[in-house]
Amino acid sequence: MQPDPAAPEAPALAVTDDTGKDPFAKLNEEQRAAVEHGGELLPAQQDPLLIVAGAGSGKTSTLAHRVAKLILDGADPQRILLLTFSRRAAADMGRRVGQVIRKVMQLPPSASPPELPWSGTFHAIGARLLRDYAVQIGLEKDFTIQDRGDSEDLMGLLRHEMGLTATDKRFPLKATCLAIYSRAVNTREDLHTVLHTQFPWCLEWEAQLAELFSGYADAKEQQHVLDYDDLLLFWADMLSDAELARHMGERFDHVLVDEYQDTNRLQAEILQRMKPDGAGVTAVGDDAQSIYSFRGATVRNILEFPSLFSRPARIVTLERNYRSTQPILAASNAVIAEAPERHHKNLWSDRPSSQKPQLVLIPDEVEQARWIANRVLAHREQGLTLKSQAVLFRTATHSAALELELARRNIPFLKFGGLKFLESTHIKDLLSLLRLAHNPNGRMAGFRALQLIPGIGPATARKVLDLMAAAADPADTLLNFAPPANAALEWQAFADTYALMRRASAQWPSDINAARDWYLPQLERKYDDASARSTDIEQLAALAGGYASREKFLTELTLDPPESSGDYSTPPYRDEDYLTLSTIHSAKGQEWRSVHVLNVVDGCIPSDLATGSEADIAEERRLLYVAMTRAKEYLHLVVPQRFYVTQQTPQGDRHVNAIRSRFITPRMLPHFEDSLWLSAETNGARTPMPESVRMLVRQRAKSAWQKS
DNA sequence: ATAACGTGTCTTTTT
DNA sequence: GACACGTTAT
Repeated sequence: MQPDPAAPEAPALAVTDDTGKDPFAKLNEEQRAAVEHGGELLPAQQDPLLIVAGAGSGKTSTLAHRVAKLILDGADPQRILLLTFSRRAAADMGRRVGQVIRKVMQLPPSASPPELPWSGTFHAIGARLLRDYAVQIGLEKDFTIQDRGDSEDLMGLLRHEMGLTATDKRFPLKATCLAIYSRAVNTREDLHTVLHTQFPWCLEWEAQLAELFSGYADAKEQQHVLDYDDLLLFWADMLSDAELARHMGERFDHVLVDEYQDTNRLQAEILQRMKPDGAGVTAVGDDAQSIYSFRGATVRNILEFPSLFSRPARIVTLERNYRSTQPILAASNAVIAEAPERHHKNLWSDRPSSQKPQLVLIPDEVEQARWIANRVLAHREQGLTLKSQAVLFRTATHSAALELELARRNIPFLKFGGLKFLESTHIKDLLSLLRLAHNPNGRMAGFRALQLIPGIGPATARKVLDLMAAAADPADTLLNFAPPANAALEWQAFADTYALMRRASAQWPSDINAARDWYLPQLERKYDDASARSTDIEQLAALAGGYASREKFLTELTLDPPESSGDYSTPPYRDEDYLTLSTIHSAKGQEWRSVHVLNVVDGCIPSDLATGSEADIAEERRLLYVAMTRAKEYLHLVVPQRFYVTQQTPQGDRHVNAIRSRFITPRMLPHFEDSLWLSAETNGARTPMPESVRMLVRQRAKSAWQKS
C-alpha cells in the first residue's frame, strides 16, 4: 500500500463539518435515487444501476454514500467489490465511505471505519483472484507480474531471436509490437482488425507478428510471468467456466465500478460473466470524459451498459455541477458541445461569478512559465494555498520550462504523470536483481541483471540463464560458472551477492540491502550523474522496509507504482504546501480552486501525434474538456505564440509559430475574458512606450571616458 | 565471437 | 535520454 501525499488522513474540513447531521440529507434528488437504488431488496433481486455523472456532479461522493448506505443497511464489507481506476481513487473512496459511516454512527474521528478489502483496480483485484484460483486454472502459484518495460524487452528479445531484425524492410519496434498485442487483447479484436484499423503500416507483417505473439505467450509461460494484460485476460477466461464464474460471482453481493467510460471490452466481459443478470452491479461514468481509448477503452461500454445484463439497468443522470462557477462551466460546455457524438447532458451550476475563464496569449514558453509562476503567487496572496492550485498539460515534457522556473523561485511542486520513478534505468536495474533472486526463471530480469557485470554481454548472459534454468540450485550455478577472464573479479562479487539474496529471503528486507551494496559501485562506473541516481536507490531500499515480503514488494510496486516522481524522493516536503503539476490524464477525478492549462495550442492539444482519425480528435477534445472542468473558481488557458526549436546555437532564433487550439473556436471567445497579450514582466498592465524619446546609450557610456 | 562504443532518431496519454 | 543499429576493439 503506497502512501498518498495528496490525501491527508484526516482532512480538517471533516471535523468542522461533523455536526451530527444526517449526511444523506445533503444529497440532491438524483443523487439520493442513486444512493438508495435497490432499497429494501436483497442484492440478488436488485436491477443493475448506471449512474451517468457529469463532471463535478458529486460522482465520487455519490458512490461513497452508496457504499456507506449498503454497509449501514447490513451489507458485509468483505463481500463488496469496488473497482476503481487507480490506486489513488481506491484509497480516496475508502476514506470517504469511512467519513459517512462515522458521521451516521456518530463515531469519534479516531474510530476506524470498516475496511473495504476488495477495493482496487481491475488489474490489482485480478492479480489477487488469479492467485486464489491458481490451482483450479493451472497457473503457477509463484507467478510474478511484469511491467510494460519488461514486456517490451521480452518482445524485443524474441523479435531478435526470430530473425525479424535482419529483414531488409524495417520490422515494427518492440514497443509497437507490444502495443499491437495489447490492443488486440484488450479490445478482443483479431490481429487483422487491429492492424487494419490502428496500425495499417504494419499490415505487411501480419504473419510474423502472429508468430511473435505466440512465442511471447510461450515465453511468459516458461518464465512464470504475467503481463498487465494477462491479469484481465486470464480473469475473463477463467470466467468462461460456468462453475468458476458462479463461484466467483457469489463471493460478492455488490460490484461497483467507477470511471466506467474508461473500461474496455475485456473488462465489460469480466463484469458480465461474474454477474450475468447484473444484480447488485453499479457502474458510474461520464461519456464526455472518456480519455483512455489508446488503452483499448471504449465509450460504447457505457452506452451499452443498459443492455449488458439479462436484467435491464436503471439509469440515473447527475446533471448538477457543484464544482465550478457558472462561467467556467459555460466555457467547458461550449467546448464539449462541438463533439460530434455524445450523450446528451445539460450540466448546470448555481455558483455565480463575474470572473470568466481567461484565454491568455503569451509570446513563448519561457514567458508562459514566468507568467504562470507570477499568477500562482498572486493567487496565493489572495488566500489560495499552493495545494489548491494546479497546472495541467497534455504531455509530461510540456512542463519542463515551468519546472525550471518554479525551482528557480523556490516554489515547491509535485509532478504527476510522465516518466515514473520505476521507469528510470537504475531503478529497473536494481529491481531486476531482486526479481532474479525471487524467480530464477524470469529471463528478462536475469538478462538485465547479468549484463550489469562489466565484461558480460548478451551472449554470456544467455548462456548463464540456460544453465540456471537447467540446474537445481541457481545460486550454485553462478558460483561455479567460469566467466570470461576480464569479468572474473566482478563475477565473484555478483555470485556471492546472489547467493546471499537467495539464502536471506526469509528476512526481508536484507536482500535489497545486499543488492544495493553490490549495485552502487556499478552505478558509479556507468553514469556521470551517479550521485543523483544513488539517492533514488537509497529511497527504494528505504521504501522496501514498508512491505511484508519480497513478493509483496515486487507485486505491489508493479501494480501500484508511485504516482509522482516526488512521491518518494522528497519525503520531508510532503506535508508542506506544494503546487500540483500533472498531465491531464493523471488529473482525472481531481479538482482545484485554480487551474492553469499549458500550451493550449494546435499540436499540443490536440497532440499532433493524435490527429489521425476523427475519433482521435474527438478524444483530444474531451481531454481539454476534462482539463477545464477540474477548475472550481479560476481557469486560465495559456497560448504561447511561438516555440523555439531545440538543438540550435544559443543565439539561434529558429522557432515555429503556434496557433490557438482548434477546440477554442471564434464562437467560443465570448465565454472567455478578452484575450490579452500579457507580458510576464508587467503582469498585464503594459504601459505604452514613450514614443518621442530617442537616446544613444553607447555614446553616453563612451563619453564618460572622453576627456573634455 | 563477443563486448564496448559511437551515431542517428525519435520523444503521448497508463494499468 | 533511451533505443536501434553499425563500427571498432579485444
